[in-house]
Amino acid sequence: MARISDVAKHAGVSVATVSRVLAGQGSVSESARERVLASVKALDYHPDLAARRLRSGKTDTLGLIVSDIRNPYFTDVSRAIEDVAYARGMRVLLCNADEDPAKERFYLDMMRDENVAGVILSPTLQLLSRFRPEDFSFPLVLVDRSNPDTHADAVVLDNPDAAQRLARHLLDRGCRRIAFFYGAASATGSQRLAGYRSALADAGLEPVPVPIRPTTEDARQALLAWLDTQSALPDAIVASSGLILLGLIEGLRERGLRWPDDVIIAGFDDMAWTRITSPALTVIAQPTADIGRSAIELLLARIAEPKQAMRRIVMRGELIVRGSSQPG
Amino acid sequence: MARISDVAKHAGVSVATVSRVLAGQGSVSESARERVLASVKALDYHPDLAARRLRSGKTDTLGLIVSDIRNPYFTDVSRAIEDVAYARGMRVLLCNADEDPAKERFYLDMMRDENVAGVILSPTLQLLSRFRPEDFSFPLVLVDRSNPDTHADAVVLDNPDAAQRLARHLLDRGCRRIAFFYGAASATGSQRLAGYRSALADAGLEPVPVPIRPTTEDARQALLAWLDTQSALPDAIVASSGLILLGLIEGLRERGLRWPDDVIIAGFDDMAWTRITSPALTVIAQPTADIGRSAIELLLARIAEPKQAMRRIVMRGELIVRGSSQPG
DNA sequence: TGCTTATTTGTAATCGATTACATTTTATGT
DNA sequence: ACATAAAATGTAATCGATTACAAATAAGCA
Repeated sequence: MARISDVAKHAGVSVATVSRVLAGQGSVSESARERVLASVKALDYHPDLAARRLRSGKTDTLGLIVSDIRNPYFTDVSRAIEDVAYARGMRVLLCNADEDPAKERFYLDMMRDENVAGVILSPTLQLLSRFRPEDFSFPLVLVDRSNPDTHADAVVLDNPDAAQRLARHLLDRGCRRIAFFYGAASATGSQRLAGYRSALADAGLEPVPVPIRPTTEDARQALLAWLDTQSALPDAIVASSGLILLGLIEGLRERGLRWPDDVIIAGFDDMAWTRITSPALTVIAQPTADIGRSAIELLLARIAEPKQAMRRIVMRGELIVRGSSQPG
Repeated sequence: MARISDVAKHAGVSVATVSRVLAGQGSVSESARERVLASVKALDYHPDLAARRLRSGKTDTLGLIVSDIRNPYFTDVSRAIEDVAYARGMRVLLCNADEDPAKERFYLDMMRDENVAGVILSPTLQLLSRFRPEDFSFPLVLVDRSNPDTHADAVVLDNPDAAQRLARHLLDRGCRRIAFFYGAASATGSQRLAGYRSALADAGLEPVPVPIRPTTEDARQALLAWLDTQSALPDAIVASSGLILLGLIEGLRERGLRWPDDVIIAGFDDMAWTRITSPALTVIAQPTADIGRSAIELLLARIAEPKQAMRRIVMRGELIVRGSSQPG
């Protein structure tokens, strides 16, 4: 393994000059630069990152802690983040906290230990509710989950607005009794609940909120249990996330219920499979690529300019109307 | 930020003793150990990883390069790998090569630069076909994709066997003309093609292979184009992967074709959405959690014992028969 | 040309840990 | 109690880069 001193010797210059050429800083004569680059190639030299980091105290690594790697929403967001990082030659440490505060803690500690330049995080509710900026020694951008009063850069969907528009769409379709299955232990769940509530209040209707754990399997079981307690079917059922929507669909199929005839159904997240049910599902699509791109750009801006004011980027969801909300 | 010398001073010992306590190596008296640990806690000391790596030349980081992070197969495998690593306090650098040999090259170089302890990789066909063990300076385990003659540790599905069993199942159901949509530029695609071919050959039937690019959108378009060239529908259509299966389903819906009545359909990968089509889809389920777990255990064993013989772990796929292959 | 200023280059300190080696302290056996 | 082995501890070299500072060289100008 060639070291910087080998390159220096080979090029007939000092290690300082080699370092300057590689960093693109300081002034180096054209002839020296060429000789160094030739030697680097000839010796197949690759700088030791550990040594570089130790001395400079800097890394070109970003951290990304997602709350559930199996959720297509997060894989799409990660893809966008990774694409930007890749284009800039930066590394991304991708970690999966699995909605577990202990794992989240572990990975946040790891980010500190790795001395990353910054972190993008979709926090657990526990972390978000006790969020204090001074707990983090690195620049941080929240994604997907953040409250208006959270003192941190963030990129989120306009959850209340999206849920409200989805609910209004169903009201326009004549639905009166609309049940809302939402993740109670989730920031997005409650924000979407608020939007749903306000739409129903505007129409003078009673909301029917059903808080659940926001997983597919819990949604399925919760729906079955809930249906058993009801004397009649509601007009519509809404899911506060894609994972929940999938569980509800499973439950409906299990009960032999069809949509939109027996009950109208709609939800969040335009996942690939929402197009292949019969009929296809009405959903709020999130601009996942834009969310990821904005998050990393926000982070890089914060790293470059630590003092700048906090920014909160709110994205608008897109209502995609499909067969599941169009009776007749 | 506390350094090791601060801890040493605080505990009244030398830095060497602190290092020994933290590494759990060498001999340290019980009283010294206790004082050191107390000082570590009191000062909230966290060793500088860059310094440690520079001096020791070791990292507790593993690399994981998947070919497509959006593919649920890989997210499931990563989950299992990450779980094991987490339990052992190791880090995982997760990268998404996106089926792009250039990105794959980039990330492999990055792994070398990061000096990771080992790498788990699902290689592109390009890399696999020119695979040479001596090109890698770190222990490597291939996952999902590997040929019997590839000289590397690997964990794969028994692709020929699984495809053969799936094809036989359809033959048993009375299908004679069975089309096979497979990823031509993929190692698994061709291995599964071989199994399908052999099942049809055993039955004295002509195979109907349709090579495509292994993405959902390509599968959809390929199906539509292919149907246009056919005078009659085949008895069954088989997809060589979950992503392809999804595309085929989209295509069938677009044409207004229903399964199993118009055509029987089946494929690989037991993704969540395969249970919610009407009827649900017959698939070969892969033991993704076992695959991931085996891969990291194989890697850790190789790291611990670099000289041991190459191992190739072949997993059996499970045929899950659902409505899509049961006419009547 | 001679003097000042700008550019280029090199030497050596430095980052914070690990670890070889030397040394001191404690334990063991007779 | 004394010699010897074992355990515990400390000192200082080391990993491979970056970078402050000093020194050398080149350029600019009267």
